Amino acid sequence: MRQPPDISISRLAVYLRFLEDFVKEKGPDSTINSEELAKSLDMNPHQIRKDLSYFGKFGERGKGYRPEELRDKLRQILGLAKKWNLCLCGMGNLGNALFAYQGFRQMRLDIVAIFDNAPDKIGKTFKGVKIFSPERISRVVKQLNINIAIVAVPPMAAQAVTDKLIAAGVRAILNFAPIKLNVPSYVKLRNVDLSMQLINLTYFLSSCQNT
Amino acid sequence: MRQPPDISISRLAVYLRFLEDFVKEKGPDSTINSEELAKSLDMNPHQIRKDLSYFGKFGERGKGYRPEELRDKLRQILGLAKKWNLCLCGMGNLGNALFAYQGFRQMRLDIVAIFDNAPDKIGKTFKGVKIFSPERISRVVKQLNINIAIVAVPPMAAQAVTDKLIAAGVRAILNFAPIKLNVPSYVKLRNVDLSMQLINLTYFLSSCQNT
DNA sequence: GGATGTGAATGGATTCACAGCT
DNA sequence: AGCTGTGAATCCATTCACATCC
Repeated sequence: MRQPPDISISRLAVYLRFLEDFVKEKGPDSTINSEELAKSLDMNPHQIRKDLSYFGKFGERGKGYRPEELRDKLRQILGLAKKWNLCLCGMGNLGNALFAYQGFRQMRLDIVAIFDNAPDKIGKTFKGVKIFSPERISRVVKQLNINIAIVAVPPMAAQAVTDKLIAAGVRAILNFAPIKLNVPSYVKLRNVDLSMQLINLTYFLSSCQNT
Repeated sequence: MRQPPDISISRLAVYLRFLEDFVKEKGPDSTINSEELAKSLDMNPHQIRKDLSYFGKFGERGKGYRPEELRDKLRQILGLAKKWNLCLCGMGNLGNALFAYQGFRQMRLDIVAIFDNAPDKIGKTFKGVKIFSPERISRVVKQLNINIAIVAVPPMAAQAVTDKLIAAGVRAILNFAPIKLNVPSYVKLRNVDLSMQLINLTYFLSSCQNT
């Protein structure tokens, strides 16, 4: 079979989140089929089944899926069966928001270190997590066994921080700075571009008014 | 010609941001060609030309593009020639970050009202922008001529807020709550799902280790 | 000569339709 | 009978290649 597309992985994460809630509400004994699931998530049942089929067989023909089982399988597939240690680079507004964001902790993605170069922040502790100078990235990443980094520093500083992270052994980066980061091919990079999303809306609104 | 795909619109926004900086640095008299542009943005020059071709002809054959002219055309296309009034719903951590985020203001996307139901926040003013109770959405949206809303409230509250926004006349919504919002077809909805992005990384890291 | 603009070709993802299992 | 799982068909985006124009 072919390698599952990146976008299917993202959708598996959506299915998982739904199932986490579903199991809590309905209990583990219920079943759910692709059609119900699709309706709840505003998707196409064919797509859900296809996405799952990249990874194996999880349902019973004629019945549907057992939500608890499917949830566990998805956790396994997505690498969420284990706990991950993250670091957050940049404790400005966006950094603060990301640190407080509940969605991560639910998935056992733990921010265990923060890096920021503001002298008044360095050395402080934020809800149990210490803020370090970026100079200490190499040591701290290794000591705390950090696998994933979130880059939320100003664009000018982003490449330098990224280089340090990679040198220290980080292999996956979620970047919020609106610039192109250069990373070697063995590092996985995802970019999140907030203003791009909004501009889609302004385009939509203005093209509406012209027609 | 066919209707340009959504994803091309997003890329136009990326080109525009690059050009905004480029014009400031290099001045308006320089030229830039699709290859240089592609190299700077880590893209394919064919794609850039194709994206632009959905909207017209912007370059000179044999020369390239005049950056200032292209920038202005892109602003026009993307609906950024005018100023937009936005409201922000939810002034928690994420809301705070989005409010402070510079990327919006650069594009003349102005947050002119904030809605939050915390009694200690209502009535306060935040850098010149007033915080209102969600009950006042209808009145305020109309009075301030708000076109676009950012939804950054907890998932439980998101649909109710969205309904109010739409009833008040909002036609475009950027949603950060990790749930499916129901909106009528004349409303444009974009969803931003932060934890989904991170889960792509955990998948990548665990599938690496297995091979 | 040199870079754009674009129809055609390729490649991938979504959707379909149905075989296969319970 | 009913729903999954999946090859095939369709649809859409990306890439290519070259005609076009300065």
